[in-house]
Amino acid sequence: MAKKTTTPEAPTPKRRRADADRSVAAILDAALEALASDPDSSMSEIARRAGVVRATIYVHFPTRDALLDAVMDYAVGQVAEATREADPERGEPVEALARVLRATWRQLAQFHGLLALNTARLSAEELHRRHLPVLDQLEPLIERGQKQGAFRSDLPVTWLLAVTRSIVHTSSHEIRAGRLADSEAEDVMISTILGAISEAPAVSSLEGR
Amino acid sequence: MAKKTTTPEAPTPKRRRADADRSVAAILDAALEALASDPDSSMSEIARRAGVVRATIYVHFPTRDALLDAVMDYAVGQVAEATREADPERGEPVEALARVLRATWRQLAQFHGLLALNTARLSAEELHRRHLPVLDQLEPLIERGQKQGAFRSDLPVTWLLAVTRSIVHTSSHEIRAGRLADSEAEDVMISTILGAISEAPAVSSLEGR
DNA sequence: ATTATCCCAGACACCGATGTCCGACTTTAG
DNA sequence: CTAAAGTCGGACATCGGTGTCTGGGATAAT
Repeated sequence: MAKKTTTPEAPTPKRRRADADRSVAAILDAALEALASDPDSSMSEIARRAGVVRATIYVHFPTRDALLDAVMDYAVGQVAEATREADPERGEPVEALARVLRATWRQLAQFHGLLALNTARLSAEELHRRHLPVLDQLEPLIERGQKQGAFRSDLPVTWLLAVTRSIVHTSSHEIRAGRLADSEAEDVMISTILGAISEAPAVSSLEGR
Repeated sequence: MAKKTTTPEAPTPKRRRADADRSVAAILDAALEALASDPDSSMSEIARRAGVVRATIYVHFPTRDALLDAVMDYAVGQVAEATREADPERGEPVEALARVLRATWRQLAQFHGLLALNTARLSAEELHRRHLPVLDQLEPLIERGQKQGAFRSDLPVTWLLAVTRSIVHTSSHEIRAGRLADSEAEDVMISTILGAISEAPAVSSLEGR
Protein backbone atom coordinates (compact mmCIF):
# COMPACT_ATOMS: atom_id res chain seq x y z
CA MET A 1 0.00 0.00 0.00
CA ALA A 2 1.98 2.97 1.31
CA LYS A 3 5.07 3.59 -0.77
CA LYS A 4 8.35 4.20 0.98
CA THR A 5 9.85 7.65 0.92
CA THR A 6 13.59 7.28 1.27
CA THR A 7 13.98 3.80 2.68
CA PRO A 8 16.96 2.38 0.82
CA GLU A 9 15.80 -1.24 1.01
CA ALA A 10 14.09 -2.20 -2.22
CA PRO A 11 13.21 -5.86 -2.88
CA THR A 12 14.66 -6.85 -6.24
CA PRO A 13 14.81 -3.95 -8.71
CA LYS A 14 18.00 -2.01 -8.06
CA ARG A 15 16.89 1.30 -9.47
CA ARG A 16 13.17 2.07 -9.33
CA ARG A 17 12.25 4.99 -11.55
CA ALA A 18 9.78 7.73 -10.80
CA ASP A 19 7.83 7.36 -14.03
CA ALA A 20 7.02 3.79 -13.05
CA ASP A 21 5.21 5.06 -9.97
CA ARG A 22 3.50 7.67 -12.10
CA SER A 23 2.28 4.98 -14.46
CA VAL A 24 0.91 2.88 -11.63
CA ALA A 25 -0.90 5.87 -10.21
CA ALA A 26 -2.34 6.79 -13.60
CA ILE A 27 -3.48 3.22 -14.14
CA LEU A 28 -5.16 2.98 -10.75
CA ASP A 29 -6.94 6.29 -11.24
CA ALA A 30 -8.04 5.34 -14.73
CA ALA A 31 -9.20 1.91 -13.62
CA LEU A 32 -11.17 3.44 -10.78
CA GLU A 33 -12.93 5.80 -13.16
CA ALA A 34 -13.51 3.25 -15.86
CA LEU A 35 -14.72 0.46 -13.61
CA ALA A 36 -16.99 2.78 -11.70
CA SER A 37 -18.82 3.69 -14.87
CA ASP A 38 -18.69 0.19 -16.32
CA PRO A 39 -17.59 -2.75 -14.18
CA ASP A 40 -16.82 -4.70 -17.34
CA SER A 41 -14.33 -2.19 -18.68
CA SER A 42 -11.59 -3.93 -20.63
CA MET A 43 -7.89 -3.60 -20.09
CA SER A 44 -7.73 -1.67 -23.37
CA GLU A 45 -10.27 0.83 -22.11
CA ILE A 46 -8.40 1.32 -18.87
CA ALA A 47 -5.11 1.71 -20.69
CA ARG A 48 -6.65 4.27 -23.01
CA ARG A 49 -7.89 6.34 -20.10
CA ALA A 50 -4.57 6.10 -18.34
CA GLY A 51 -2.79 7.35 -21.44
CA VAL A 52 -0.76 4.20 -21.50
CA VAL A 53 -0.37 1.22 -23.76
CA ARG A 54 -2.10 -1.96 -22.70
CA ALA A 55 1.09 -3.94 -22.24
CA THR A 56 2.29 -1.41 -19.69
CA ILE A 57 -0.49 -2.42 -17.34
CA TYR A 58 0.78 -5.98 -17.40
CA VAL A 59 4.20 -4.76 -16.40
CA HIS A 60 2.79 -3.66 -13.07
CA PHE A 61 -0.16 -6.00 -12.63
CA PRO A 62 0.36 -9.58 -13.76
CA THR A 63 -3.30 -10.16 -14.44
CA ARG A 64 -6.65 -8.44 -14.67
CA ASP A 65 -7.65 -9.88 -11.35
CA ALA A 66 -4.55 -8.50 -9.68
CA LEU A 67 -5.42 -5.05 -10.99
CA LEU A 68 -8.95 -5.38 -9.69
CA ASP A 69 -7.61 -6.27 -6.27
CA ALA A 70 -5.34 -3.27 -6.26
CA VAL A 71 -8.12 -0.96 -7.37
CA MET A 72 -10.34 -2.29 -4.63
CA ASP A 73 -7.77 -1.54 -1.97
CA TYR A 74 -7.11 1.84 -3.51
CA ALA A 75 -10.79 2.80 -3.39
CA VAL A 76 -11.30 1.53 0.12
CA GLY A 77 -8.18 3.38 1.18
CA GLN A 78 -9.50 6.66 -0.15
CA VAL A 79 -12.81 6.30 1.63
CA ALA A 80 -11.07 5.19 4.82
CA GLU A 81 -8.93 8.29 4.74
CA ALA A 82 -11.86 10.61 4.17
CA THR A 83 -13.66 8.91 7.04
CA ARG A 84 -10.71 9.36 9.34
CA GLU A 85 -10.49 13.04 8.43
CA ALA A 86 -14.14 13.47 9.35
CA ASP A 87 -13.26 12.26 12.85
CA PRO A 88 -15.99 9.75 13.70
CA GLU A 89 -15.06 9.83 17.39
CA ARG A 90 -15.95 13.44 17.92
CA GLY A 91 -19.31 14.72 19.13
CA GLU A 92 -22.76 13.26 19.46
CA PRO A 93 -23.26 9.99 17.55
CA VAL A 94 -26.06 11.32 15.39
CA GLU A 95 -24.15 14.42 14.51
CA ALA A 96 -20.92 12.50 14.03
CA LEU A 97 -22.54 10.04 11.66
CA ALA A 98 -24.09 12.83 9.65
CA ARG A 99 -20.71 14.51 9.45
CA VAL A 100 -18.95 11.38 8.25
CA LEU A 101 -21.64 10.69 5.69
CA ARG A 102 -21.47 14.19 4.30
CA ALA A 103 -17.75 13.76 3.91
CA THR A 104 -17.81 10.39 2.22
CA TRP A 105 -21.07 9.77 0.44
CA ARG A 106 -20.01 11.19 -2.90
CA GLN A 107 -16.96 8.99 -2.93
CA LEU A 108 -18.99 5.97 -1.94
CA ALA A 109 -21.49 6.73 -4.62
CA GLN A 110 -18.76 7.02 -7.20
CA PHE A 111 -17.53 3.56 -6.31
CA HIS A 112 -20.88 1.87 -6.31
CA GLY A 113 -20.13 0.23 -9.64
CA LEU A 114 -17.01 -1.26 -8.12
CA LEU A 115 -19.05 -2.79 -5.39
CA ALA A 116 -21.22 -4.63 -7.87
CA LEU A 117 -18.09 -5.90 -9.55
CA ASN A 118 -16.52 -7.17 -6.37
CA THR A 119 -19.74 -8.67 -5.14
CA ALA A 120 -19.57 -10.97 -8.13
CA ARG A 121 -15.83 -11.49 -7.96
CA LEU A 122 -15.26 -12.10 -4.28
CA SER A 123 -16.97 -14.11 -1.61
CA ALA A 124 -19.16 -12.20 0.79
CA GLU A 125 -16.63 -12.83 3.56
CA GLU A 126 -13.68 -11.67 1.51
CA LEU A 127 -15.61 -8.59 0.48
CA HIS A 128 -16.35 -7.75 4.07
CA ARG A 129 -12.73 -8.28 5.06
CA ARG A 130 -11.61 -5.79 2.44
CA HIS A 131 -13.99 -3.19 3.73
CA LEU A 132 -12.62 -3.35 7.23
CA PRO A 133 -10.51 -0.19 6.95
CA VAL A 134 -13.77 1.72 6.72
CA LEU A 135 -16.03 -0.48 8.79
CA ASP A 136 -13.62 -0.54 11.71
CA GLN A 137 -14.03 3.18 12.01
CA LEU A 138 -17.80 3.19 11.77
CA GLU A 139 -18.49 0.34 14.12
CA PRO A 140 -17.44 2.15 17.31
CA LEU A 141 -19.52 5.12 16.26
CA ILE A 142 -22.64 3.03 15.87
CA GLU A 143 -22.00 1.20 19.13
CA ARG A 144 -21.52 4.44 20.94
CA GLY A 145 -24.83 5.63 19.55
CA GLN A 146 -26.54 2.50 20.73
CA LYS A 147 -25.20 2.85 24.26
CA GLN A 148 -26.39 6.41 24.41
CA GLY A 149 -29.83 5.44 23.21
CA ALA A 150 -29.56 7.36 19.97
CA PHE A 151 -29.49 4.34 17.67
CA ARG A 152 -31.63 1.22 17.75
CA SER A 153 -30.28 -1.45 20.05
CA ASP A 154 -32.66 -4.16 18.93
CA LEU A 155 -30.66 -4.70 15.73
CA PRO A 156 -27.03 -5.77 15.32
CA VAL A 157 -24.38 -3.22 14.49
CA THR A 158 -23.46 -4.99 11.27
CA TRP A 159 -27.02 -4.68 10.08
CA LEU A 160 -27.20 -0.99 10.82
CA LEU A 161 -23.98 -0.52 8.90
CA ALA A 162 -25.27 -2.52 5.98
CA VAL A 163 -28.46 -0.47 5.87
CA THR A 164 -26.49 2.74 5.97
CA ARG A 165 -24.29 1.69 3.09
CA SER A 166 -27.32 0.55 1.18
CA ILE A 167 -29.14 3.86 1.49
CA VAL A 168 -26.08 5.75 0.38
CA HIS A 169 -25.96 3.70 -2.78
CA THR A 170 -29.67 4.08 -3.30
CA SER A 171 -29.36 7.83 -3.26
CA SER A 172 -26.69 7.78 -5.93
CA HIS A 173 -28.80 5.43 -7.98
CA GLU A 174 -31.83 7.68 -7.72
CA ILE A 175 -29.75 10.64 -8.77
CA ARG A 176 -28.60 8.77 -11.85
CA ALA A 177 -32.19 7.86 -12.61
CA GLY A 178 -33.16 11.51 -12.45
CA ARG A 179 -35.68 10.97 -9.69
CA LEU A 180 -33.66 12.81 -7.08
CA ALA A 181 -32.09 16.22 -7.47
CA ASP A 182 -28.41 16.31 -6.75
CA SER A 183 -28.88 19.28 -4.46
CA GLU A 184 -31.39 17.66 -2.14
CA ALA A 185 -29.90 14.18 -2.22
CA GLU A 186 -27.60 14.69 0.71
CA ASP A 187 -30.29 15.81 3.13
CA VAL A 188 -32.76 13.21 1.95
CA MET A 189 -30.19 10.49 2.34
CA ILE A 190 -29.01 11.46 5.81
CA SER A 191 -32.50 12.05 7.04
CA THR A 192 -33.54 8.62 5.82
CA ILE A 193 -30.55 6.87 7.31
CA LEU A 194 -31.17 8.45 10.66
CA GLY A 195 -34.81 7.47 10.46
CA ALA A 196 -33.80 3.92 9.72
CA ILE A 197 -31.26 3.41 12.44
CA SER A 198 -32.44 5.80 15.14
CA GLU A 199 -34.34 4.63 18.16
CA ALA A 200 -38.07 5.09 17.58
CA PRO A 201 -41.36 4.31 19.25
CA ALA A 202 -42.09 0.62 18.73
CA VAL A 203 -44.46 -0.18 15.91
CA SER A 204 -47.18 -2.21 17.57
CA SER A 205 -49.14 -3.24 14.50
CA LEU A 206 -46.20 -5.34 13.40
CA GLU A 207 -46.92 -8.39 15.47
CA GLY A 208 -50.15 -9.57 13.82
CA ARG A 209 -49.86 -12.23 11.11
CA MET B 1 -46.16 -11.94 -21.60
CA ALA B 2 -49.25 -13.99 -20.74
CA LYS B 3 -49.67 -16.97 -23.01
CA LYS B 4 -53.09 -17.58 -24.50
CA THR B 5 -55.04 -20.64 -23.42
CA THR B 6 -57.36 -21.63 -26.24
CA THR B 7 -57.42 -18.57 -28.45
CA PRO B 8 -57.28 -19.98 -31.97
CA GLU B 9 -55.55 -16.95 -33.50
CA ALA B 10 -51.82 -17.58 -33.87
CA PRO B 11 -49.67 -15.06 -35.76
CA THR B 12 -47.74 -16.93 -38.46
CA PRO B 13 -47.05 -20.57 -37.54
CA LYS B 14 -50.07 -22.62 -38.49
CA ARG B 15 -49.59 -25.43 -36.01
CA ARG B 16 -47.90 -24.48 -32.75
CA ARG B 17 -46.83 -27.50 -30.78
CA ALA B 18 -47.11 -27.90 -27.03
CA ASP B 19 -43.50 -28.92 -26.49
CA ALA B 20 -42.41 -25.59 -27.92
CA ASP B 21 -44.19 -23.79 -25.11
CA ARG B 22 -42.70 -26.22 -22.65
CA SER B 23 -39.23 -25.44 -23.95
CA VAL B 24 -39.77 -21.73 -23.64
CA ALA B 25 -40.96 -22.14 -20.08
CA ALA B 26 -37.99 -24.35 -19.19
CA ILE B 27 -35.60 -21.84 -20.72
CA LEU B 28 -37.11 -18.91 -18.88
CA ASP B 29 -37.01 -20.76 -15.57
CA ALA B 30 -33.45 -21.90 -16.14
CA ALA B 31 -32.34 -18.43 -17.20
CA LEU B 32 -33.96 -16.92 -14.13
CA GLU B 33 -32.11 -19.31 -11.88
CA ALA B 34 -28.80 -19.07 -13.68
CA LEU B 35 -28.77 -15.30 -14.04
CA ALA B 36 -29.81 -14.80 -10.46
CA SER B 37 -26.77 -16.69 -9.25
CA ASP B 38 -24.45 -15.28 -11.89
CA PRO B 39 -25.54 -12.38 -14.09
CA ASP B 40 -22.88 -13.33 -16.63
CA SER B 41 -24.19 -16.82 -17.17
CA SER B 42 -23.60 -17.93 -20.75
CA MET B 43 -26.16 -19.28 -23.15
CA SER B 44 -24.53 -22.69 -22.78
CA GLU B 45 -25.01 -22.62 -19.03
CA ILE B 46 -28.64 -21.62 -19.36
CA ALA B 47 -29.26 -24.30 -21.96
CA ARG B 48 -27.64 -26.90 -19.75
CA ARG B 49 -29.91 -25.99 -16.84
CA ALA B 50 -32.96 -26.00 -19.05
CA GLY B 51 -32.09 -29.47 -20.30
CA VAL B 52 -31.97 -28.15 -23.80
CA VAL B 53 -29.38 -27.70 -26.48
CA ARG B 54 -28.00 -24.22 -26.96
CA ALA B 55 -29.36 -23.82 -30.46
CA THR B 56 -32.86 -24.39 -29.18
CA ILE B 57 -32.70 -21.17 -27.24
CA TYR B 58 -32.02 -19.31 -30.45
CA VAL B 59 -35.13 -20.84 -31.95
CA HIS B 60 -37.25 -18.92 -29.47
CA PHE B 61 -35.07 -15.93 -28.68
CA PRO B 62 -33.17 -14.41 -31.58
CA THR B 63 -30.43 -13.06 -29.38
CA ARG B 64 -29.07 -13.07 -25.89
CA ASP B 65 -30.44 -9.62 -25.29
CA ALA B 66 -33.89 -10.71 -26.34
CA LEU B 67 -33.76 -13.53 -23.81
CA LEU B 68 -32.65 -11.13 -21.11
CA ASP B 69 -35.59 -8.89 -21.88
CA ALA B 70 -37.99 -11.79 -21.66
CA VAL B 71 -36.51 -12.98 -18.39
CA MET B 72 -36.82 -9.51 -16.97
CA ASP B 73 -40.50 -9.33 -17.82
CA TYR B 74 -40.99 -12.84 -16.51
CA ALA B 75 -39.41 -12.00 -13.15
CA VAL B 76 -41.27 -8.75 -12.79
CA GLY B 77 -44.47 -10.52 -13.69
CA GLN B 78 -44.01 -13.08 -10.94
CA VAL B 79 -43.38 -10.44 -8.32
CA ALA B 80 -46.27 -8.37 -9.59
CA GLU B 81 -48.59 -11.32 -9.26
CA ALA B 82 -47.45 -12.14 -5.75
CA THR B 83 -47.93 -8.50 -4.84
CA ARG B 84 -51.45 -8.50 -6.23
CA GLU B 85 -52.30 -11.61 -4.28
CA ALA B 86 -51.14 -9.94 -1.09
CA ASP B 87 -53.76 -7.26 -1.74
CA PRO B 88 -51.94 -3.98 -1.10
CA GLU B 89 -55.21 -2.06 -0.94
CA ARG B 90 -56.53 -3.81 2.13
CA GLY B 91 -56.08 -2.65 5.73
CA GLU B 92 -53.87 -0.14 7.44
CA PRO B 93 -50.93 1.05 5.32
CA VAL B 94 -48.28 -0.15 7.76
CA GLU B 95 -49.87 -3.52 8.10
CA ALA B 96 -50.53 -3.75 4.38
CA LEU B 97 -46.95 -2.95 3.51
CA ALA B 98 -45.67 -5.53 5.96
CA ARG B 99 -48.01 -8.09 4.45
CA VAL B 100 -46.88 -7.39 0.91
CA LEU B 101 -43.24 -7.50 1.90
CA ARG B 102 -43.62 -10.80 3.69
CA ALA B 103 -45.23 -12.18 0.55
CA THR B 104 -42.62 -10.93 -1.92
CA TRP B 105 -39.29 -10.38 -0.26
CA ARG B 106 -37.90 -13.83 -0.93
CA GLN B 107 -38.72 -13.53 -4.59
CA LEU B 108 -37.22 -10.08 -4.75
CA ALA B 109 -34.12 -11.32 -3.01
CA GLN B 110 -33.79 -14.18 -5.46
CA PHE B 111 -33.84 -11.74 -8.34
CA HIS B 112 -31.35 -9.32 -6.94
CA GLY B 113 -28.67 -10.60 -9.28
CA LEU B 114 -30.93 -9.83 -12.18
CA LEU B 115 -31.26 -6.30 -11.01
CA ALA B 116 -27.53 -5.79 -11.14
CA LEU B 117 -27.52 -7.17 -14.64
CA ASN B 118 -30.27 -4.92 -15.88
CA THR B 119 -28.83 -1.91 -14.15
CA ALA B 120 -25.83 -2.30 -16.42
CA ARG B 121 -27.82 -3.25 -19.47
CA LEU B 122 -30.64 -0.74 -19.46
CA SER B 123 -30.91 2.94 -18.85
CA ALA B 124 -32.23 3.97 -15.46
CA GLU B 125 -35.43 5.17 -17.11
CA GLU B 126 -35.98 1.97 -19.04
CA LEU B 127 -35.33 -0.01 -15.89
CA HIS B 128 -37.91 1.97 -14.01
CA ARG B 129 -40.42 1.55 -16.79
CA ARG B 130 -40.03 -2.21 -16.66
CA HIS B 131 -40.68 -2.24 -12.95
CA LEU B 132 -43.97 -0.47 -13.30
CA PRO B 133 -46.13 -3.59 -12.92
CA VAL B 134 -44.88 -3.79 -9.35
CA LEU B 135 -44.37 -0.12 -8.59
CA ASP B 136 -47.83 0.82 -9.77
CA GLN B 137 -49.27 -1.35 -7.04
CA LEU B 138 -47.02 -0.06 -4.29
CA GLU B 139 -47.30 3.61 -5.07
CA PRO B 140 -50.94 3.96 -4.01
CA LEU B 141 -50.16 2.10 -0.83
CA ILE B 142 -47.36 4.47 0.09
CA GLU B 143 -49.43 7.50 -0.82
CA ARG B 144 -52.29 6.28 1.27
CA GLY B 145 -49.91 5.85 4.19
CA GLN B 146 -48.64 9.37 3.73
CA LYS B 147 -52.13 10.84 3.73
CA GLN B 148 -52.98 8.99 6.91
CA GLY B 149 -49.82 10.20 8.59
CA ALA B 150 -48.29 6.77 8.88
CA PHE B 151 -45.45 7.34 6.40
CA ARG B 152 -43.15 10.30 6.07
CA SER B 153 -44.57 13.03 3.89
CA ASP B 154 -41.39 15.07 3.70
CA LEU B 155 -39.90 12.67 1.16
CA PRO B 156 -41.15 11.76 -2.32
CA VAL B 157 -42.97 8.48 -2.86
CA THR B 158 -40.40 7.30 -5.38
CA TRP B 159 -37.70 7.71 -2.80
CA LEU B 160 -39.55 5.73 -0.17
CA LEU B 161 -40.06 2.99 -2.70
CA ALA B 162 -36.40 2.99 -3.64
CA VAL B 163 -35.36 2.76 -0.01
CA THR B 164 -37.74 -0.10 0.57
CA ARG B 165 -36.40 -2.04 -2.37
CA SER B 166 -32.89 -1.30 -1.25
CA ILE B 167 -33.38 -2.66 2.25
CA VAL B 168 -34.96 -5.81 0.92
CA HIS B 169 -31.88 -6.45 -1.17
CA THR B 170 -29.62 -5.61 1.72
CA SER B 171 -31.25 -8.23 3.86
CA SER B 172 -30.70 -10.91 1.25
CA HIS B 173 -27.12 -9.80 0.88
CA GLU B 174 -26.52 -10.00 4.60
CA ILE B 175 -28.00 -13.46 4.70
CA ARG B 176 -25.62 -14.56 1.97
CA ALA B 177 -22.74 -13.06 3.88
CA GLY B 178 -23.75 -15.05 6.95
CA ARG B 179 -24.22 -11.98 9.09
CA LEU B 180 -27.96 -12.35 9.36
CA ALA B 181 -29.84 -15.51 10.25
CA ASP B 182 -32.42 -16.52 7.72
CA SER B 183 -35.01 -16.91 10.46
CA GLU B 184 -34.74 -13.40 11.82
CA ALA B 185 -34.16 -11.69 8.50
CA GLU B 186 -37.81 -11.06 7.76
CA ASP B 187 -38.57 -9.26 11.01
CA VAL B 188 -35.35 -7.30 10.93
CA MET B 189 -36.01 -6.21 7.40
CA ILE B 190 -39.59 -5.13 7.90
CA SER B 191 -38.83 -3.42 11.14
CA THR B 192 -36.03 -1.47 9.47
CA ILE B 193 -38.10 -0.50 6.48
CA LEU B 194 -40.89 0.78 8.68
CA GLY B 195 -38.37 2.71 10.73
CA ALA B 196 -37.00 4.26 7.58
CA ILE B 197 -40.24 5.35 5.97
CA SER B 198 -42.52 5.87 8.95
CA GLU B 199 -43.32 9.28 10.29
CA ALA B 200 -41.07 10.01 13.26
CA PRO B 201 -40.24 12.84 15.62
CA ALA B 202 -38.05 15.27 13.71
CA VAL B 203 -34.35 14.96 14.37
CA SER B 204 -33.37 18.41 15.50
CA SER B 205 -29.61 17.97 15.64
CA LEU B 206 -29.55 17.54 11.89
CA GLU B 207 -29.49 21.17 10.84
CA GLY B 208 -26.16 22.32 12.22
CA ARG B 209 -23.85 20.92 9.52
C1' DA C 1 -50.94 -42.25 -40.61
C1' DT C 2 -49.25 -38.46 -42.34
C1' DT C 3 -47.14 -34.18 -42.05
C1' DA C 4 -45.55 -30.08 -40.28
C1' DT C 5 -43.20 -28.65 -36.30
C1' DC C 6 -39.69 -29.04 -33.14
C1' DC C 7 -35.45 -30.83 -30.88
C1' DC C 8 -30.73 -32.78 -30.89
C1' DA C 9 -25.91 -33.01 -32.01
C1' DG C 10 -22.25 -30.99 -33.70
C1' DA C 11 -19.67 -28.10 -36.68
C1' DC C 12 -18.58 -23.49 -38.17
C1' DA C 13 -17.20 -18.54 -38.61
C1' DC C 14 -16.71 -14.54 -36.02
C1' DC C 15 -15.61 -11.52 -32.46
C1' DG C 16 -13.54 -9.35 -28.50
C1' DA C 17 -10.74 -9.85 -24.50
C1' DT C 18 -6.66 -11.69 -22.11
C1' DG C 19 -1.94 -12.45 -21.70
C1' DT C 20 2.84 -12.79 -23.96
C1' DC C 21 6.57 -11.26 -26.56
C1' DC C 22 9.94 -8.36 -28.90
C1' DG C 23 12.57 -4.64 -31.00
C1' DA C 24 12.95 0.34 -31.11
C1' DC C 25 12.64 4.44 -28.69
C1' DT C 26 12.61 7.57 -24.43
C1' DT C 27 13.35 8.83 -19.77
C1' DT C 28 15.56 8.68 -15.50
C1' DA C 29 19.19 7.72 -11.89
C1' DG C 30 23.90 7.66 -10.78
C1' DC D 1 27.22 10.81 -20.11
C1' DT D 2 25.88 6.27 -19.88
C1' DA D 3 23.54 2.34 -18.60
C1' DA D 4 19.55 0.58 -16.71
C1' DA D 5 14.66 0.98 -16.36
C1' DG D 6 10.60 1.89 -18.55
C1' DT D 7 7.37 2.69 -22.27
C1' DC D 8 5.64 2.22 -27.06
C1' DG D 9 3.59 -0.04 -30.91
C1' DG D 10 2.25 -3.83 -32.68
C1' DA D 11 2.08 -8.76 -33.57
C1' DC D 12 0.71 -13.07 -31.85
C1' DA D 13 -1.61 -17.15 -29.77
C1' DT D 14 -5.40 -18.50 -27.03
C1' DC D 15 -9.77 -18.70 -25.10
C1' DG D 16 -14.63 -18.36 -24.45
C1' DG D 17 -18.87 -16.58 -25.99
C1' DT D 18 -22.31 -15.53 -29.69
C1' DG D 19 -24.93 -16.55 -33.53
C1' DT D 20 -25.73 -19.65 -37.80
C1' DC D 21 -26.46 -23.75 -40.17
C1' DT D 22 -27.04 -28.58 -41.23
C1' DG D 23 -29.20 -33.15 -41.44
C1' DG D 24 -31.33 -36.72 -38.97
C1' DG D 25 -34.58 -38.08 -35.66
C1' DA D 26 -38.39 -37.44 -32.35
C1' DT D 27 -42.99 -35.68 -31.34
C1' DA D 28 -47.26 -33.78 -31.47
C1' DA D 29 -51.45 -32.21 -34.24
C1' DT D 30 -54.97 -33.33 -37.60
